[in-house]
Amino acid sequence: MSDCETCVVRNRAICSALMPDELSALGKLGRKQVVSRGQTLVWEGDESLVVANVIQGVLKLSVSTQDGREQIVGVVFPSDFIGRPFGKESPYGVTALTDAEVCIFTRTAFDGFAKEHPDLQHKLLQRTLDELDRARQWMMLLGRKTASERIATLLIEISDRLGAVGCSAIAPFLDKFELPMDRQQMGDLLGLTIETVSRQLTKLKEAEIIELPDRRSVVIKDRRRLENIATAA
Amino acid sequence: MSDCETCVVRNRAICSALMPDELSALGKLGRKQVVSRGQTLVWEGDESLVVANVIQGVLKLSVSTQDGREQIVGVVFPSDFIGRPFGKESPYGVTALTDAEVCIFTRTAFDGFAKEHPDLQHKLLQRTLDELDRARQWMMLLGRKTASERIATLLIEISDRLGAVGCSAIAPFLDKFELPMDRQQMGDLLGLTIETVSRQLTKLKEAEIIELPDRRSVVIKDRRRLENIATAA
DNA sequence: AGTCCGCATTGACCTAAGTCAAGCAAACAG
DNA sequence: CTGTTTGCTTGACTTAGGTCAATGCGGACT
Repeated sequence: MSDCETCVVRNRAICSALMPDELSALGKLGRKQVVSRGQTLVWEGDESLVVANVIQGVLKLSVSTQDGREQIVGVVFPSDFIGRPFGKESPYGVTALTDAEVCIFTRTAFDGFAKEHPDLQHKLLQRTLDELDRARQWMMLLGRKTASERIATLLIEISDRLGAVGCSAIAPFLDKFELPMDRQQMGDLLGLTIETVSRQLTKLKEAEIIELPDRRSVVIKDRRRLENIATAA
Repeated sequence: MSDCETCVVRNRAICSALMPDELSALGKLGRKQVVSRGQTLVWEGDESLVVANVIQGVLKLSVSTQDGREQIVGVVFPSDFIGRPFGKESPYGVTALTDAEVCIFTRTAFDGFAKEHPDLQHKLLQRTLDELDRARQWMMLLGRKTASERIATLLIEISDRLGAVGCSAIAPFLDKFELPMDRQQMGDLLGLTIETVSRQLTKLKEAEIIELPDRRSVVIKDRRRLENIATAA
């Protein structure tokens, strides 16, 4: 890879643990790859051959049953890390929700490098712990929240994470944004059907809590009320 | 602490990453603590002050809504690690499901030690990655599986994890075991009510797939069929 | 032996969300 | 600009699982 120093996620991805010379060593192991919407980077159950940093775009991690039910178990944004380092097959597939760009490594090369760089492993551990916390919050949503609580939670979460990607000093709250997924994918993430997702969005719109200018856009008009619904108060 | 060398989880807990002299250094930072059934070790939302290894017994990690709905987001067995190292408040509570014994550290002391011992951090990272995979599998259960699939999955999972704790050479499949939780807790783990749990267990009993000698015991009579139900075939 | 008491089970009924089946509207191709 | 496709919404109906209310039962204490 060429230019880690100028990488847009340089200061937020795990690479931020590295000194300039280490960074360029890691850079030599990876390469940038474009992934277009709908393209699958890793298949569920495949041996874990690659890991990557997300530079641009949004990807989903998903699990399916034999009979075709799907659950999205994670959504990754720019600067997030993808993949299962240190052996093991990947228990979920990775697919681009939007056109994306990732910085990709073979797993073995990355593992070797990580073993030599405790600071990188430390960053990776922190990230994994954060991801685990987020997964557990989502378990609460899937196990115990109602459909409207789920939808509200999703909208808040997407708004927050898209906000964190941009400059948070300029836009502390992102009240207008594009959904990085369609209705089916929202359902797969929330454990709901497409129809229920649609009905709940309509309900929020009719309550004037949000606006839906087009199928991919959302405007949060009353964040307070949306948060109240989300936290199941 | 006194006798890490003779600890029953010595070879399975993260301590297995350490050399004898390192082990005794870590041992000096921790102490054994007995936790009786129902006792809470960490409250949801509290600052993360302690971390621990489970020596004996089973504990739950759980999250609640303001209005009292509860979701169990993790169950830990002997040799598992508890807590949120490296800052942050604990987003879930930790409560003993059975009488238990843990090897407890103040978070700051543990963090300091971990920073100096990359091998320990590596073990912790692997464990966290495994835990994340397990959480994601559980998200599929909560989002997409039916009540009977959930119950079957739980029985298989408990049987496997209790089996892994004992000597797996002697007992590769644990077909008779004590549930480390009551019906309410099974519900909180599966995103179901106590009544649904009870009805599904009765159904499995009537189908002669399991036996329920008493309220805490389960005998798996037809593992194959139970697994088929669990994997949503 | 009897009587609590805390779980667990069972039954009757209800409802949130799923299913099935039209419609509809923006995007797209000819 | 017109027909087609694709994704979304809406309505009518069904159902899995929740709710509410008894009832049952085993273990602890008198």
